[in-house]
Amino acid sequence: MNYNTETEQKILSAAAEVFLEKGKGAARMQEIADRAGINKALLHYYFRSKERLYDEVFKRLVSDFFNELFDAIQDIEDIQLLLKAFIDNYIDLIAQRQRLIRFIIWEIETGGGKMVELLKTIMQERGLTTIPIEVKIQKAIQEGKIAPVDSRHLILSLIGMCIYPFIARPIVENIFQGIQVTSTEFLQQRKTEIFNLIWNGIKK
Amino acid sequence: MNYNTETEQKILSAAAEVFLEKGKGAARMQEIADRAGINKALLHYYFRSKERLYDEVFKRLVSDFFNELFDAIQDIEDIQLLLKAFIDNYIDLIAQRQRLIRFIIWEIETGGGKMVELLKTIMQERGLTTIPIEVKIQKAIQEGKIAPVDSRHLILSLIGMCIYPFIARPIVENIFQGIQVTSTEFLQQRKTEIFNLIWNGIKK
DNA sequence: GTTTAGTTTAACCAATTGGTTAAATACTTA
DNA sequence: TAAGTATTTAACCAATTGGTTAAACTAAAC
Repeated sequence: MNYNTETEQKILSAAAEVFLEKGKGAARMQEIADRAGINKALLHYYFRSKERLYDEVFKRLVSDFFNELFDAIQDIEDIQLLLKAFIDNYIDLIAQRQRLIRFIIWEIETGGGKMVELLKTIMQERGLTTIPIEVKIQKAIQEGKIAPVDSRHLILSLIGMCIYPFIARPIVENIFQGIQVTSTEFLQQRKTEIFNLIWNGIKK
Repeated sequence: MNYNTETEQKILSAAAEVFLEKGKGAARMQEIADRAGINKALLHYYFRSKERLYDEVFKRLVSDFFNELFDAIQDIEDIQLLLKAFIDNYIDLIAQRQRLIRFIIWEIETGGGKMVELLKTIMQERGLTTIPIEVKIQKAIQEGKIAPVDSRHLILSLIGMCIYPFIARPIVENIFQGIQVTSTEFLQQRKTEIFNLIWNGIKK
């Protein structure tokens, strides 16, 4: 039997495009079919419903992001290098996937259930029962390498600082004339400023 | 003539409720009418279209937020007090308006044009040609009161740290077992941790 | 070559939804 | 009270859209 994986792939890329651009609600099955160059009924033939097609796309896009991030920093033990690598990689990964952030926020806004489930799956697949960066921060504190901050708050601060310019991009670029959030120049500045602020804030 | 402002008010509150809960796209005119206890045709009679009703609601909700924030910090000159007040008020205002953040993000995701326009209007109404906190940070740097960081990046960091737990709330509460983003305890911790990190990071 | 199973298509359907309309109902004013 | 204006309603409409279906097509298996 000839299980046609080619059509399935065409559907998945077209769906990823459309879902990323429009979000689940505003995405149209007809548009996905058109971009994939196939009949709309095939979407249902391969994926049954819009919801399931969306789930599949969501899983692939988000897993890819987190796996890249985990891969990039998992072996770093030194706290200063770890924080630097986290910031650099987080910003680069987001910069390459601007629409993914919106996409994830859309999903979170519906309650976040799918996102939470997916994160648990990803962690399971990697054999993790704790959050590595949290543990490493706590270890650095115990060893007296950094000031005794709350590790969870530090992580929230890190991510918030990295992600905010992308979330608020149109506002940022308009209020702060001259800033182009995606420019190499801004990205480099952002990485440096975040790291300096954090490191000065927690070093002993 | 009796311009019926009562119906108009009922519509505006019902619309604010529904738009905040569902977002513009998923909000239904019928539901707004039902919650206002009026006939659906009245929505169009008073506001012409869904788009215009949305615009009006958006303007009121967002203006209210920013005016509260500006009012709370505009007279503070001392940089340390200003940063503290910014963090405290920003977090409190968001905590009281959880859905507003989603709402604003939804709007930004469509390009951010309305948001940018509104911010300009608000600044005009307050007679501002510059961003007060940016100017005050720059002044503090010139006077040698804090380290020479980039004022814009510092503002981005501030907002990002304040806002992120609310944006990612379902994930945060699930990954970090025990955290309740809206609890007084967490809010207080968050304010302290952000301020300490920032202040240690920029103080001389 | 015929059967069988998987694949693809055009046409169709039912539900939803923003918006309209004509008629009915209040108010105001002269 | 009568006329004129503003307000409110029920019924309706056209467009959109996720999903279905029956029939046609393709290709391997026997």
